[in-house]
Amino acid sequence: MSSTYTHSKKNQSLTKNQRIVLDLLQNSGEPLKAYFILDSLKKEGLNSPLQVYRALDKLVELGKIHKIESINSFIICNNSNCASNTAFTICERCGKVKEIKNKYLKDSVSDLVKDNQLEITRYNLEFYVLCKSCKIN
Amino acid sequence: MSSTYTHSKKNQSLTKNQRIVLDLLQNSGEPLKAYFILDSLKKEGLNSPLQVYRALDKLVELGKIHKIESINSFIICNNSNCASNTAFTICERCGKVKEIKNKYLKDSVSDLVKDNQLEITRYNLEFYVLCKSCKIN
DNA sequence: TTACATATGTAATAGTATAACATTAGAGGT
DNA sequence: ACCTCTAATGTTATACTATTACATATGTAA
Ligand SMILES: [Zn+2]
Ligand SMILES: [Zn+2]
Ligand SMILES: [Zn+2]
Ligand SMILES: [Zn+2]
Repeated sequence: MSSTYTHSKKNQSLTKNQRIVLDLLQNSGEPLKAYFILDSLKKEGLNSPLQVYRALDKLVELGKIHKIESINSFIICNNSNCASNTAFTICERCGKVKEIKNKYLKDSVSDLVKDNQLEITRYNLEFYVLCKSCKIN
Repeated sequence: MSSTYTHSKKNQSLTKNQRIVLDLLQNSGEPLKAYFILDSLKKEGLNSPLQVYRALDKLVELGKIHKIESINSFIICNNSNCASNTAFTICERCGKVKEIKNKYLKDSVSDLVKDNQLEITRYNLEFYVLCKSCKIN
């Protein structure tokens, strides 16, 4: 086995392509771009962009990964309860992305939405920051 | 003058390309894509994508327009005080976009950010909704 | 005027995503 | 097992979005 990633035993209901894309994102933990994923998974049998995009679309739909719109990248979901809602911090200097786990923030957003009588189906929140290491330098 | 848009008298400090792009967005009021803008402004002398992207970049930087990341589109800013912060509702069915003007919402977001000790430089909020006309049908 | 920064013009290319169509694999019912 | 239907795959081509590179022009301030 020359695989560079470890096949997890979960995610059994996924198809082959969906699983290898998800595994890559899971093992990476940071946002990856579609064509990077394609290059990385050539050896696993993914040959065309469409194979990657179809897997990504499905995984987004299942809530297992998120798309970070402003950087055209995909990242594993860090939470269990996002549904299709997303909230990230993005460092403006180094590009580092973190999913916001803070339950209070998410609750606050929900309250906020209720208070403003917005009937939303989902949301995408991108907070641009200077991350700790970038703030020092 | 066969121009399809009216030249506003404001925005005098902008350059020619920046002004005609801004005028188009102003008169449209809805999100436009870069290559649509290019096609629309061929008669005004814009010949290449780069001319459009450069004008758009500058206008975003000046806070006069916003980019809506999830649809690769640009829209005139509806407020006076956005700085580089953005908040939109996007209809999931018809794609209609509205900038959120509600000051309370923006204040709430600021509070929210403070409460969570996020030191942000700016934010981009995308709320997906079903707009009124889509809800009826 | 000179110097410098900013904006333009133009061509080429890089990066992101989908259309179209033929084929295959799985799930459920008979 | 067989049929049927849906979802997923494989493949090629193409559409859409954005930037690099470099030459030229324009505006502003010393
Ligand atoms: Zn998540
Ligand atoms: Zn950073
Ligand atoms: Zn605005
Ligand atoms: Zn609608």
